[in-house]
Amino acid sequence: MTALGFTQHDHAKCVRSGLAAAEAQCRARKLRLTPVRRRALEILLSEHRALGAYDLLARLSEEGLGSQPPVAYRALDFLVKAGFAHKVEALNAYLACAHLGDDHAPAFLICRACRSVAETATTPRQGRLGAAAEEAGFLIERTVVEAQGLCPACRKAAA
Amino acid sequence: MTALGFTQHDHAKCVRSGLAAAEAQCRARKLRLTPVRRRALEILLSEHRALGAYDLLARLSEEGLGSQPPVAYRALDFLVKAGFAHKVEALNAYLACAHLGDDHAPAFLICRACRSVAETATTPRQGRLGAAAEEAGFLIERTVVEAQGLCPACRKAAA
DNA sequence: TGGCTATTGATATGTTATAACATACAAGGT
DNA sequence: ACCTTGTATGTTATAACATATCAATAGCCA
Ligand SMILES: [Zn+2]
Ligand SMILES: [Zn+2]
Ligand SMILES: [Zn+2]
Ligand SMILES: [Zn+2]
Repeated sequence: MTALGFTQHDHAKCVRSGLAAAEAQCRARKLRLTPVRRRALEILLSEHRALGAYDLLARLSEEGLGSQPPVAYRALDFLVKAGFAHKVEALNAYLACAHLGDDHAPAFLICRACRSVAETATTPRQGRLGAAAEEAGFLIERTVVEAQGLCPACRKAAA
Repeated sequence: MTALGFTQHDHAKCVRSGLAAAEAQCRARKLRLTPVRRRALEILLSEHRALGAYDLLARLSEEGLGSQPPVAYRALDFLVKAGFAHKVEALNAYLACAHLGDDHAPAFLICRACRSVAETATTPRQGRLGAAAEEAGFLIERTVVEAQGLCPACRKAAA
């Protein structure tokens, strides 16, 4: 499970396989991938960046798929709950999951220059955080792990 | 550097020593701990919870220390930049630093029941996140590490 | 078919954060 | 004392992010 997003790759395939995986999951788990939800996921999959809810809404609305905030937030809520997308807390923005199907605790590498985001994974119950929680008697239910900095390309450009 | 916040302790001392440490830092680094900034820090120190900017603003405003959003945001911006407070991204809220003076990468344990927050520390460049960044060629400048779940007291109460 | 539930449509509102511009005030040089 | 420069505040307005509510509709199953 290595971090994509910064490297060159067949991006059309990201979109296709992401959608296909989501469809399969929905069939298996009896979830309804309605037109708005499906298109929202496709839009998120179409870039390795986090989109704000209102960015997403603008695109949906261009296509006549709704024009009010709840439309975007409901779609995002569904996608996040289903595990098809994640919220990037440090940006208040949303990103298609890059490891759709795998059960995982996501972590993000966020470039402050080009705003691209790569998803990787953590093992929150291990490591220092897990140890601190253990010591404190704290029960971890969810973790937010996000690194901000410079992606390889922007790092090179800065030098 | 163990996580406080969930355990019983002499809290008046947290406030006193926090303020004293901030004052010392300001002298040493030629920063200006103005009345609004000082009082904002004192308010944050007075609880081991994260306060929203508007919560803080409400308290400041009760005391005639300003009534418009920028007042709170400027004070918070100063405190965060100086390292006297942290933003908890998952809550969009702010918390006094519990390890004032030490250079550290903060991490938080956030109780979803009582909303208390304990600060601990991470070593972001080590561990899985650091390894993923290394592999991707990503330069980490700042990390957000936050765990949500149940503190010991609320865990016991739930059982 | 009828009743149930999930989803959508629509309006309004709540919450968090910043832009923009004007003013006050402290520090340092002349 | 006077000016200059930079930092901090005051003030208004607005951008950006998120949810509450309620009515209408579509899919599902007994
Ligand atoms: Zn994922
Ligand atoms: Zn970049
Ligand atoms: Zn701290
Ligand atoms: Zn608790």
